[in-house]
Amino acid sequence: MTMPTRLQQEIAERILQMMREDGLAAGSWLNENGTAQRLGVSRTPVRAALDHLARQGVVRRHANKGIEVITLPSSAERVLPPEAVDLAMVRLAHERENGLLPDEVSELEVMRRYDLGRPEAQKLLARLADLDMVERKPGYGWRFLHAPRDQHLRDESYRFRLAIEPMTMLEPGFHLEPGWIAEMRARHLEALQRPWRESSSIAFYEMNADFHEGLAAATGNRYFHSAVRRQNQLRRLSNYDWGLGFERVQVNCTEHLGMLDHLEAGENEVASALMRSHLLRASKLKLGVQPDEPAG
Amino acid sequence: MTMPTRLQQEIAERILQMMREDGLAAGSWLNENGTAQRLGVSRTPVRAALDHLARQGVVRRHANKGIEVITLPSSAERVLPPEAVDLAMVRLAHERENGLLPDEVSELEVMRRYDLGRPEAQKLLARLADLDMVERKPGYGWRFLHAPRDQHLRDESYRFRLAIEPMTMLEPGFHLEPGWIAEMRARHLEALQRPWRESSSIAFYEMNADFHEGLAAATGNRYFHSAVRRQNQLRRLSNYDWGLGFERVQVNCTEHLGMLDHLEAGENEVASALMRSHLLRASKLKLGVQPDEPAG
DNA sequence: TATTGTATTTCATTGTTAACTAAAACAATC
DNA sequence: GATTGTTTTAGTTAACAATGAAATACAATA
Repeated sequence: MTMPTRLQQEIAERILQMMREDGLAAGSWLNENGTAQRLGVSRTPVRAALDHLARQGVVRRHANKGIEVITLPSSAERVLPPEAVDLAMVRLAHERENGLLPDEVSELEVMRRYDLGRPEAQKLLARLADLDMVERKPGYGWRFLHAPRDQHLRDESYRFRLAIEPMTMLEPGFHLEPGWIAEMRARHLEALQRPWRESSSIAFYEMNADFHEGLAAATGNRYFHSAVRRQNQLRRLSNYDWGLGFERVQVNCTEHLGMLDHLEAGENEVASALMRSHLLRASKLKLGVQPDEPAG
Repeated sequence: MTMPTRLQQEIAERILQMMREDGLAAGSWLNENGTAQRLGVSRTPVRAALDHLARQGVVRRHANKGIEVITLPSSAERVLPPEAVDLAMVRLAHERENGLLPDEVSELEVMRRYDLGRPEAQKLLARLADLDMVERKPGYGWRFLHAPRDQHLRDESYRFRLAIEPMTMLEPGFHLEPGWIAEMRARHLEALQRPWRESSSIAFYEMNADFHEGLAAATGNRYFHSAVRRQNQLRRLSNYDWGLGFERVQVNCTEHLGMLDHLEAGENEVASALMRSHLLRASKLKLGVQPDEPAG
């Protein structure tokens, strides 16, 4: 009667998404085998997901005949509950920023503090290590690799991005889907029009991250892509809950839109130069009361 | 009576190294507290390491007085036995290259095939995932992200390095230790003089890797450093056991030595240009019978 | 007082088991 | 024959206990 596993939830979401993409109206039919194959997974979790959707009245099961679509729920954008590890990671980063964590922590301390099981705590620490935030001490424990609000670190990050990101759009295989450009433009325009609230900062950050990551993905070069993704993850940890003024949002969006225009026109060199100055400008912003800012 | 743990072995090594650096002659004295503090570790593993060294006759313990150095063993370069995970990782990569592994594997299969415990297999897979070699499948199992001998992948790697590595020496804080330059030069000269054998290829690869990683480390920018280190790890997996001709070694060493000269003279722009052409040339080398080559 | 010796505590790892999920094979039904 | 229903097998995860190592505190001794 429950919907326990993450995979099953994900698959339920993807089934809905699939129905929308295929334009399946009420009365259409699905089958377990096909969807399982299409989602690259076995029938078992698909069955569970369909059972769940049936319970919600989205579909109806017909014995030995198939699955009938009853209603197509509007894209409610039901967000999957974030995993405990993700939450703990953000909390940890936040506490660290605010000086609430010592320079060295043990696995057990992480378990206690964030109420995690051992495997989860290990996952968390491994991910932090991957982001170069912590390292294993020789004996027991982990050490943070930089001071809580490290201006220097921020500079390093920008220097690195400055080396990489302007190069993405000059890569041989660089190709942006027109649909991606359109969607990005729409999101940026909406961000410009929407009245600014502090609460928008997460959405704003994610839009930024998607922009930069999307460009990296468009190279078709996995190393560019994963380097940029890594930077995004890193910044996500420290920038999530910090506010910024509307002016910054405005400048940021305008610059992004400019890049999109030039990329659409095939003027990649221009876009590359814009990216360079975009990052340079963002890197030079002085830190105010806010310890950092997510622009870029 | 045994020397069980890795940490203790490492510490024994580092104590010897420390004694050499400090120029401790026979008859000098050590103390547990100091060395423990200096190595950033508690007294416990230091005691065990010293016990071991005492058993070997390197030092002698004097009750409540300290540790006397008896002989200073010449830098025998005792190599620590590589961890099971490392070995398995190389073996796995090798088998994969030779088409002996399917496109998808389960954790359990890795455990069986390489005779690993579960935690070790998990470590291995996590590391491969970190290198973008595999990814988790939606349900169970892992999927390799590229074909065994992927020319395209190699190109991507070079493109990425081409974006990063020539930038390292132009970074603001770039600083090479003179000692590092000297040591690197010596290693390269020796590689040029030593008669080439196939068995030298591992040492040659490691020299290359150290060269590139050392330059990245000299930026003081951890993102440059870890990006280059990641590339090295990746290439180590596929390039370890492949032979190459002496000509390539020669060209490679010569180019490296050229960069060292210019860096020593403070002509970083020249060195940067050399690095660019160095990577470009290496990337253009056609693959012969050997599936790849470690030059660069 | 500086040092090692010893004991205690905290911590991490490993191995084991149990619970449960996904995959795969097979059976049943329309 | 296509599809779901059911069973079996394989795989993964989480929880737990046991072992042993590292950190810490304390005692003993020169």
